[in-house]
Amino acid sequence: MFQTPFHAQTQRPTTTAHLAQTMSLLSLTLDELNQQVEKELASNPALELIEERRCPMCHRLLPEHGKCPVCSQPKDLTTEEPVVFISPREDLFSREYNPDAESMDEPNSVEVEELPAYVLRQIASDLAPENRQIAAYMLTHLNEDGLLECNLVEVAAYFHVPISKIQEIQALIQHADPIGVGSINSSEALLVQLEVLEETNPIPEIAKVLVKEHLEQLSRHQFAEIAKNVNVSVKEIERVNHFIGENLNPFPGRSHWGDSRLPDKGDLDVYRHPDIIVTTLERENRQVLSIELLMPTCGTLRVNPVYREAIHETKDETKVEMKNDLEKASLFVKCIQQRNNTMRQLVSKIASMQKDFILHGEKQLKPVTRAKFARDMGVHESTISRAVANKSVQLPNRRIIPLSMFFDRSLNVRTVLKEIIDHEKHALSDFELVDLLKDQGFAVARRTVAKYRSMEGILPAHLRQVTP
DNA sequence: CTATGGCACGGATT
DNA sequence: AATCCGTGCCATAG
Repeated sequence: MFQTPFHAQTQRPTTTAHLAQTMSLLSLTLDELNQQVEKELASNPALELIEERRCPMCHRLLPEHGKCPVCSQPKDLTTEEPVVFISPREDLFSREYNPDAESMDEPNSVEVEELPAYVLRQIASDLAPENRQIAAYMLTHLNEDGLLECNLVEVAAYFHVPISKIQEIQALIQHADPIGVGSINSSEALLVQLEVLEETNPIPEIAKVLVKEHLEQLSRHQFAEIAKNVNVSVKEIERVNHFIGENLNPFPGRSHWGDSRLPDKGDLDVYRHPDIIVTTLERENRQVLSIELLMPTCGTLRVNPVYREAIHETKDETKVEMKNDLEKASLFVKCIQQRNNTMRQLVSKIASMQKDFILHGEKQLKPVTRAKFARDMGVHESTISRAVANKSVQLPNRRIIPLSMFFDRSLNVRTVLKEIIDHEKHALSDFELVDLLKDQGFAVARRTVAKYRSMEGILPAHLRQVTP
């Protein structure tokens, strides 16, 4: 799996079944792929998973014979070196509660996994023993954002205790370290954070009301509307929004949530663990990108050779069945490999093209279309689409962004726009902005500027205040 | 009257 | 074929 050739085209022509399966595998998230693999592994005896060693330095998995691809880079790095390695998925819920589990792992990928245990450890002493089980149960139903994914009423019914009891426990959880963890939704989490903050710091008066009643609109930056409802000035709303962005976290479980930008509506799934991690390596004062393509399984997937042998020594009836399994297994392995190949090729291409963006921020993002990549790589457009869909990337600055952001045609214009407005001497109207953008080489219509503005949550000119 | 936001259309993208 | 995005036109708020 590690020595696969670089060009996917060199693989021999594929069957339609192969193609179909590869396609569907391509669009899967890491988690989903993991489920697929596990399912296949469980149902097909011909498939086999080989465990592998870990690198003592970086705790990552190593190829059977060889050094850690991350820690011991080859010397002849030219532009960038995509490194494929396999990351184990540790099942969060099957693990026993273990108070001794200290910070033994690298912090970055594990902290989310440990969240339930981490919280439980904090509140364990405050819990009556009979409540411990309930707390543990609730903690296992945290989602990636640290929010509770189950209904309090149901929990109460399940354990045959009054709801008030559950609420009591929830309050305990919410006041544990990632404050607000275990809330039903972002609104509740923010409220708890506000209350805690209130004890030591002054908070804006209307903050609670906004968080409680208007969070939805707040996240969409519909400040004017809220202002009407609450009967305060838009400016005040804006101020509070800024305050919230600076001091609170609507997703207590998320380790770091980039700038104060709420992702629209539901698509939070993308912000889970990244599928790809990009880091920089210093090489002779040059910055080299290292791309880690995370794989779901812990080890290498292959067809079990024993099974292949055994097939010769069986009777005819079972032989057919076994042969079928064998066929399916090798097909599956090939699909996974092809997926890896495509992903690697794509990611490597994206990285080298968008290196400036990765290193120097959104302003440098070059607008590219998936179609262009498809032409360059000699694959069908839909292949790229699938490969890009539902994936996320962690950048060197630890921000996690959806892979599709690399194909955002207007992001660079929007950042320049933001910049202009940040530095403006007086509030600029949309028309003036059009001119200034044109000076920087971005020809956009006035209407479009307005759209971008609202996308970035920037108020119209007459509502903006000049901040010198 | 000017600056903006809503609606919707057409072309590009997926 | 479905969706996204930029843009023009028009109503409306200031």
